[in-house]
Amino acid sequence: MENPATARRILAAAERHFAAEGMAGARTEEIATAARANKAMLYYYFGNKKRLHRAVLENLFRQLSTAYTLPRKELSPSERLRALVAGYFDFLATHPNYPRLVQRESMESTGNFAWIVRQYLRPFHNQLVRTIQEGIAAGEIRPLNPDHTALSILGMTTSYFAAAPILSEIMGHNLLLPDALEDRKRALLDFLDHGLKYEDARLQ
Amino acid sequence: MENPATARRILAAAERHFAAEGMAGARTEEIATAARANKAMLYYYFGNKKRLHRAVLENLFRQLSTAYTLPRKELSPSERLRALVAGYFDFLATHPNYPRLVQRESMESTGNFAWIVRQYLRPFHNQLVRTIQEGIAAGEIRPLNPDHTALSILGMTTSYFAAAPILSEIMGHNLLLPDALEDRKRALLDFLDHGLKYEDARLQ
DNA sequence: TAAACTAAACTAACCAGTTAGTTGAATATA
DNA sequence: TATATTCAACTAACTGGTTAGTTTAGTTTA
Repeated sequence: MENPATARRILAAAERHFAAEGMAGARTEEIATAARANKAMLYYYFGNKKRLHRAVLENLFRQLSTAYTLPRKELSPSERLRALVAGYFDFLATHPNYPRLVQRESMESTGNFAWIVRQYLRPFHNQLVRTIQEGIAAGEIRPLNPDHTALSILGMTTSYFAAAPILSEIMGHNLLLPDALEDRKRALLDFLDHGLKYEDARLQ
Repeated sequence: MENPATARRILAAAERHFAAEGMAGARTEEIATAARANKAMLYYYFGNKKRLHRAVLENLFRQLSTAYTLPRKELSPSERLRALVAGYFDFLATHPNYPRLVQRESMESTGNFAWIVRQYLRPFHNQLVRTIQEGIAAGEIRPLNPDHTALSILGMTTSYFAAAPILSEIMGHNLLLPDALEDRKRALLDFLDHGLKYEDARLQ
């Protein structure tokens, strides 16, 4: 693998096609053309379609785990949770193919997604859960089910981006434009804040 | 179409396969076998793969719009909203293929989902939005963005069921068992209640 | 000049869709 | 009542287009 630029172009094109049409729907020929490369180059650099697909996932999850800075320790639990959610939101906003690829995999019953679960999704989920638990222990967050709260957070964030094309049609405007994203982020964090709060402000 | 039993078996098998592997990934031969029918019967009853897929979607959305009873007028807006969400949750719980089929379609950029949006998704979304607006007008719900709240509700409910296989793996237990569903429903409605409430109970 | 690459032809497998023919039950006919 | 006819439902085998993956012969580039 001597020319990283070609490999990167192929990987980027594959990411778009796999996100838009799935592993079964994407065509190797089209990926090659979109990457301004020859189909043979796919096999030269990645072996076969399945390995290319896996490389796409690995590349994105690696980006998630690095680009993603952990909130500083000085912050309170609920501030850290807010920072985690905002950070994840920003990652989704800047990586438009990620949510669709993840949702596609999460719907498959084949076990070839297990390594992603172990290495990336479970740690991320656990981090959310732990932060919520700390918030509850500190009295900042009302005693709710941390697991389900984490799942709700993931659902509200990921599905918005994954379904953005169709949701834009329902809403009548493009939900991925900067202004719309700003709105979404605010509404999301606001809803989260209130969902976590004690009913009566005096109890805090 | 003289034997409805065969058509039903094919439709049911197609629903499972399209949900699990998508339109491109599902194999007509496998659908036929699962339906204990000959592949030619698919074409005899449904014309082609695409029309079969569409029939699956139409069948499910028809079920959604009928099985789904509107909350009674006597209830207050926030009670009606709660009933809407609970009703949708129950529909998802009893139709395990629906969320994956919808999520698959919502990720496609091809416009063959437009009729579903017009006929089913937009009315449902609008009903949520209207109920939230009435709750705000009645002073029961704090002034928040009704559109984004509706999207959050849909995201929290649908994605839980669509991703249930992989989420079960993350959580370490089956999230579709009755007890787990009970937990989820309670956590969801609880989170929703608090997210909609005024910060200070005295302001209500 | 060697490695990276292109273009194009090729293959083997796969898979949507078709076809020719069978079955069995209902109905007509003798 | 026995036999012929009809027709919808169904089957097994086939067809032809598509697609993942390979190969080959030649071209560019560092």
